[in-house]
Order: sequence, then C-alpha cells, then structure tokens
Amino acid sequence: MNIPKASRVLRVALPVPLAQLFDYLPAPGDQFAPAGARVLVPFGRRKLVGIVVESDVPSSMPAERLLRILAVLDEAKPLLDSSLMSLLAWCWQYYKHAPGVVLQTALPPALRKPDARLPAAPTQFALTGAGEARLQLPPGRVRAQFAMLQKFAHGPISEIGLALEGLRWRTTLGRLLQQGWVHTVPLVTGEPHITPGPVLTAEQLSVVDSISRMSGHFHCHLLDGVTGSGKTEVYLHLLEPVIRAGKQCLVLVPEIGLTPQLLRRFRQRLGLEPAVIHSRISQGERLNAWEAARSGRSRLVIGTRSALFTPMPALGLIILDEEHDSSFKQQEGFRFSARDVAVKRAADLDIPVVLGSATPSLETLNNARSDRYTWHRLRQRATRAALPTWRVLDMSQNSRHHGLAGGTIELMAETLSRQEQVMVFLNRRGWAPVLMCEECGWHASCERCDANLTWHRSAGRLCCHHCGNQRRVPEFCPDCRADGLSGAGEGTQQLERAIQERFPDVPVLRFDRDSTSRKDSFNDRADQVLQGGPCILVGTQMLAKGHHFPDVTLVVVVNVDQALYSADFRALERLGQTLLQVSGRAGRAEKPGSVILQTFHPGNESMALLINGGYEAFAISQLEERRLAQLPPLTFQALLRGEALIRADVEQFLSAAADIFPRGETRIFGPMPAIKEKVAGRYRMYLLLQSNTRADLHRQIDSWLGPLEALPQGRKVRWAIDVDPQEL
DNA sequence: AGCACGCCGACT
DNA sequence: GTCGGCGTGCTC
Repeated sequence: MNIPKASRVLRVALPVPLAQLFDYLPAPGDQFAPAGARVLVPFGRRKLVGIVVESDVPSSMPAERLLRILAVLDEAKPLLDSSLMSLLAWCWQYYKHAPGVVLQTALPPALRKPDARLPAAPTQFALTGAGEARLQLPPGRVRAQFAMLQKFAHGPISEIGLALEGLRWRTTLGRLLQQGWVHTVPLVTGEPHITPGPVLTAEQLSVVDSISRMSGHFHCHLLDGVTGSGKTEVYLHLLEPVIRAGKQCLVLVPEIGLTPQLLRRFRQRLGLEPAVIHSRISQGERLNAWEAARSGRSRLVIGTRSALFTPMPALGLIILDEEHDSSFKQQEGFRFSARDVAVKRAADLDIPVVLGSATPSLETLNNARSDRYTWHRLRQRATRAALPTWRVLDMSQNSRHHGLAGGTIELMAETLSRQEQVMVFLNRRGWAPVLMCEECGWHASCERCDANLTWHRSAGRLCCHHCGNQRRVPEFCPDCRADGLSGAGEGTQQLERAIQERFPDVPVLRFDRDSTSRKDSFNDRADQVLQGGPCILVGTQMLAKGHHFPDVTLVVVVNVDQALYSADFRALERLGQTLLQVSGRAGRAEKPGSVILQTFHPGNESMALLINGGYEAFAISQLEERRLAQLPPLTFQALLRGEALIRADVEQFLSAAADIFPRGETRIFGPMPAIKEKVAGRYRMYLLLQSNTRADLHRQIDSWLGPLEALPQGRKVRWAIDVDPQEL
C-alpha cells in the first residue's frame, strides 16, 4: 500500500473574510517560520501579507495545489508572541469571526503592508577609547567635531539629545562614527522614578491592600467606586509595585477618557513615558508605541479598546477603567468586548485584572455577586464632597418653556445668583428632533434610514444622525405646500438659544458633537468654565464623562423619558449609569449639588429606586428583572445580523438560517427588524439566539456555521455573528 | 474582500 | 460589431 505522505506546511491566516486558514510550503531552502511571524504569500492573483498560525504541520491539501511562501517578512523573531497568538485564536473561535481579520486587528496598520519594517530601537552614542584619546589632544582643524566629542565626555547621548544641540549634528556625528571616536550603544531607559502620591484614605488603603494581597496570580477585581472616590489614585498605587518590579502594565480607558490630563498624571506619578495607543494617532506614532511595548522598553501602555492586543512580554497587571462603557465593545467587523478579552488575557497570563466603575455593568455586577470577581467598594468621596440630592420634577404639573419646566428655571436662577454654575443635560443634538407641518402633519424623514431628520437651524439644514445624510430645510411643506413648518421637541441648539434668552447676562456654553468637532474647542470651553463665575453648560452625553466642573452645583436632566419605555432591554441600565455619571458632576466639598430629573412619569419605580436606594440597589433590582425575563447576563445571547438593500433578501436569508439551526437547548427568535431597521439605505434584521449555558450556545453555533456559509440566500446579504451583543 | 470569468444591453 | 453591467465562483 502506498499512502501518499502528507506534505508538511505552514498554516497561514490571511486578511480575507473567510473562516479558513491556508496551507503553504516554506520558501525554497527556507526553514519553517514560527507561529506569529509575518509572511508574504501568493493568493489567487494577488500577493498578501499573512501571519503564520501553525508551523511544520501536515496538510490535508493535495500536494499539487500547495504553493510556496514568497518571503518571511520578520526574520528576527515573530511579531506576535505565543500567548498573544493563543488569545487571538480564542477570539476567533469565541466571536466566530474570520481568523485573518482577527489577527489583522492585532497588527498596527503600518505593518499590514509587505514592505513595512519595524522601527529601529532608539540608540544612543558613547565615546570609544580612541575618542577619549582624541579628547586629550588639541581641537585642531576639526572644531565642530571636537566640540561634539566634548559633549560625550559626560556620558552617552541619544539622537534627541544631539538634535537639541545643533543643526548639522547628523553630519558631524557621522564623521565621529567614521573616525571610530564614538559608537552606538543601546538606549537603556532609566528606572522610572516614582513620586509618592497623596496619602490614601482608609477606604482606598484597604482596597489597595486587599488587591495587593492577591497579586501575582489571576484574579478579577471589581473596583466599584463612586465619582470622586479616587479610583485613579488606587490604580496608581496598584501600578507602582508592578512597575518597580520591572513588569509591564496595560491600562485601558474609554474612547473619551484618554485626556492629556490623565496622561500627565500617570507620567508625573510613575516617572515614565507611557506608550499611548488609540484610534486617532498617526500610523507612525502607533507603530512606535506598539514596538516600544513589544520590545519591553515601555513599562506602561495606556490606550483605548484597540490597545488591548498590544504585545507585552512582561505584562503583570491589566486595569480597565469605566468597565461599563459601551466603547469597549467593537460594534462592527470583529465585534469583540475589550473588557471580556482583557479578563481572558489576564487569566491566560495568570495576572490580576482590575475593572473600575462608579456604575458597574450588570454583567460585571453579576460576576461580583457570584464571587467570581472580588467586589471592592469605595463609598466615600476622597474630596469629602457631599453626594448630590435628587429631585424629580413632574413635567405635567409644570409650565414648560422650550423643554424646561418653570420650576427648573427658578432653581437655575437661584443657583446663578449664588455665583455657581448650572449644567443642562439633553441627549439630543440639533435644534429640533423633527421638522413638522402644522397643517397636514408631514414630517421630514431620511429616505435612506427610518429616522426623522434633525433640524439644525443655524446651519439651515436637516441632518440624519444615523447616516450623515443632509439637505436644505424646505421653505414650505412638500406635501400640502402650507407655510407652517415648525420644529417639534427640543435639541441642544434650541435649548442653548432659549436659555440665553432667559438669562441674557450669563454665558451659555454648548457642548455637543456639532459645537466641539474642532480640535481643542472642547478644552477651550472647558477652561472657560473652570475659571469660575456663573455660567450655564448645555450639552449631550459628552458632558457626563471626563471633566469635572467643581463650580457646577445644579444639574438638569431635561428628558429621562425616552429610555424609560424602550424596546432595548439595556436602555434602563444605561439610563441609570448616565444619570449617576451626570450627577457626579455636581457638588463640591462645601457646596452640595442637586440634580433635577424632568419627567412625565414621576412614579417610575426603577427611577425611584435609583434615586432613593442608589445605583447598587437599582442595579440589583435590574438583575432580578433580567432573571425573571430570562435575559443576559443570566442567559447568553448571540445574534445573526444581516443587512441588504432589499428587505426581502435579508428576511429570506435569516429565515433559511433559522430553518437549518441545529436542534438543542438554544432558543431562536426572529427574524426581526433591528431597532433602527433602515440605515444608509440598507435594511437591517437579526436572528436572536439565546441559551441558558454558554457551552450549548457555542456548540450549536459552531455546527451551524458550515451550513450557514453554504446557504445560497446569503450571497446577497452582508451578514455576521455578534456574540454577547450589546445593541439590537 | 478582491479579482477573474461570463453572458446580455446601449453605444462609438 | 464592442464596451461594460454585475451575478457567480475561487483563493492553500
């Protein structure tokens, strides 16, 4: 019997949205490149950069179909170490996404091109013996060279150090190197000089102690601390010993949380330059930061979701701040939760992970309540500021002016007269959320989405906040040609104008995406507020996060009602988090703040619990409701999302998909339209899968995927699986 | 995703 | 007669 011996191959992930890996023979005369290395391979008619996933393994592919690798791109050592490779492999299995696409997200964009190289490690230059000898002689004719040589007498100097000295330094340095008077030596980053921080409160100290006692091994800690309780100070105390021990730390923050102030605080306290990685830095900067972390030169990486997969050979601690924040979940393509993967990474490496929040997500709270995570509470404000008082204002019992109740306006006036500041919070940009005809009831809606167009009065435009579509405001009703078009409801623009008219002598500052899009305009306006004196801030969600304004003693939440009766079961949880976040902006040491909630439903029980019982009581009752309704985090969900230009195409595909779903414990709902069914001209629908155990859910999806990919109805539809979805 | 091949409509 | 529309199929 002559069984053909299987060729030994490299199994490579390629940046294509396909579920498979591809087998290649090594380049002629070449060794097998290790897993984690980049390779250039022929693929169809193209050449692609791939990442080796397995090396020197037998192939089930007929030998005549195998092609050879064209080149190994990183000779020295693989770009991604083995622990990161296994984390990424876990990711594509758990999130059911194409391996090549998942691996691609771990590479800085600059390294996705075949000609890209790693940046050289920064070096410095030092005197040689010959150089020292030359210094003993008179300068002679080479005055510039001698002058530079003298500078090296006190020790090595980096390129940056030399650049500070003179303009033609590179030429002169070249001559010194040529003469053999100086040579390059690796730049050793000095030990960080840690500056002691403020004395911790008893509460902070006990949290730091109890987390430190469990250091060195995997454990997940929930740091549940009210706004102002000094979570950042606790983080700094946890980072200190790890950095001092020569290990690396990864700090993840939400998209808007990565402020210059925060970076400055870490830099000053820990005495080191953090490698910063977020989505808005340039490719070059990102590559440098990535390589600094990968080489171990950088002890601290601070970044947003996209920093999670940074290679860090000596990682000793992960901190994820504002763990409930929705920006930790990637909402397109490879839909992963940076929080959940961070916990997995810590478990793989057997290191601690700290999740911080003033308003923990129900997922994390559930884990803390069942003792999978240790729950650390910070209940005192380190600044000694009193917590704000809440007041519910029944809108049906009040006069209303552009969305503000009469009672609200009185309190605003009182606050301003005490030289204090007011924050008015409204989660709706623009002038009015809809433009209506008073005669026939026509209203402006986006033809590409099923959403109303928001009236942006100052720009004279109608804008779709879902697809960015814009058009001019019509002069009269397109339906009945009446001259009676007017806005219904209020947006931040209208609120700003109405408040300015009511308080003409007080500065009114608007904070929303439209007014702060220019770089630094947010900070400029924030600085103005921080200078003190009466003023009114009007803004969206943006105001709830980041900055703390100590002179704000009154916060007005214009409309809490949208979230109260929403189709999305997470809406109440998010409202509770936002309200707590907003209320945290009010009040300071000697002046307690107050928060006004304007509502047409003053009797809502969940709101009452939040106000009277606090976030923890509210969240626990929400968890109980989720249990009764059989919803996450007590059950486990996944979505099959589909979208297409023709509604019937999506619906037929999802129905066919539901028909072939394997039998088992998992229940299947739908197809049903997404909450925003039509966006940018595409119809979006989903199939909901829900199970009491993760294992069942995953087992059934895994055996579903093959047949699902083969469905002919899927060809016209853009579809993807979303595991642990956060939005419907 | 790309990039080919392939088979039917309006144009120099 | 061709240029080109996008349906369908494949990539180790």
